[in-house]
Amino acid sequence: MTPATDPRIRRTRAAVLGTALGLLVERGVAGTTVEAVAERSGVAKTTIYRHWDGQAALVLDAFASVRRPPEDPDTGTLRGDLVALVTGLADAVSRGPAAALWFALVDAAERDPRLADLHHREAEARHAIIRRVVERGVGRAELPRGTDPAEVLDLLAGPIFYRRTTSGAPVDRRYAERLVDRVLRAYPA
Amino acid sequence: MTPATDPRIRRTRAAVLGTALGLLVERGVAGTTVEAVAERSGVAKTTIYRHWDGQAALVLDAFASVRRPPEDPDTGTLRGDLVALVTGLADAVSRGPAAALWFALVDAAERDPRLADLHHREAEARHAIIRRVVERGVGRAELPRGTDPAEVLDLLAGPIFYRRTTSGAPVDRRYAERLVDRVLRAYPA
DNA sequence: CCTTTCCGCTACGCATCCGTAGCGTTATGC
DNA sequence: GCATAACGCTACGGATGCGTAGCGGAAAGG
Repeated sequence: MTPATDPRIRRTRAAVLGTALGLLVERGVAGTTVEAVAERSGVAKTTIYRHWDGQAALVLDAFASVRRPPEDPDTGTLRGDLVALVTGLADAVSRGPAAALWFALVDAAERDPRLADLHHREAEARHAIIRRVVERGVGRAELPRGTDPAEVLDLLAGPIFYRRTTSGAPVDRRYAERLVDRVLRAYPA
Repeated sequence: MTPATDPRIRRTRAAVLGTALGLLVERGVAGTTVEAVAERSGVAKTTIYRHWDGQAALVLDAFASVRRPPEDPDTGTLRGDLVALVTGLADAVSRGPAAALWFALVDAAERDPRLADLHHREAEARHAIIRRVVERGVGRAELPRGTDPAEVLDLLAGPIFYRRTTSGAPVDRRYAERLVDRVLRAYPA
């Protein structure tokens, strides 16, 4: 979508996407109807249809609007990097609405190829960071040669999401640190 | 719900719940409407309303009908037990429709307390098994004293689900074994 | 057998959402 | 200033799903 210079367009898009995100969290994908977005955002339904083809395109755009790949912390040590990344993820997943959005996206992606594509691209961004971090760790001999970054990612991100959905146990920074230390022990340098 | 002796009732319930599960996989929670279930199952809509209060109750019942807690493998070794459990989970998640159902349930549970309750009870069943397996492992000195079973569960189940949703990489038995061995290394006996 | 219970069918009224048309109004950008 | 582009509003027709009513037929089960 073109960046748009006209402030009216920018206002409209921001209001609509923001409202859509709120509705996605509150009511899920199916509950995020064009009508509901129009009513809550104050933007007329006809205007929404001037910008998006329909509900599916709007929801896709709303999901896409929150893509914010984490930065490479580069703290100097592998443990520092991983703790930074995992606590960031834990914060996002436990505090903000990010978790509900993530689950909604994962579920919807099972049935919509475009959402699946979006989800994979987002995951790939996380993967790229982890790959760099792991490779630096290998370079500093903090990890054995041949360590699979994808496996490390699974071992760190997986438990965060699983714990958040399942046990209802807190996913806080303490847990994040414990998790990193536990996983690192599985890779004797 | 009472077990029901009348074969007509049993037939109806089975047909409806089976169809509902199929629709949950194909179209998600929102797409599993009473009308769609009626049409596909051949059971009249009015009959469905004679058995369930509405869409929410039907979906809840459909989810509940697949609860099948894994058995305690009790192979004699910790590794054997964990490999059995994790390969079972990997199979279910990668082959069957279980994964789509699980994601749909997780997402819907974010907004429906009754589904959240169901989800937690199901998770608790898995947790109970892991707890026993871990405790036996501690008893045989295969795990350090004080090992947290919940953490082990997170480390094993989390990556399975995460990998299935994210990278699209295969979640097969080989991965399951690798995962178990990796995690076990994090707990020096 | 014969009563009870369950089921299928048709036909509703109601609500929600879709996506579009047309027209006036207002904010932008030149 | 002025033409243009964007927006709000009302009003549709169509589709889908909800949940209910009432009836007749058929299958249980005693």
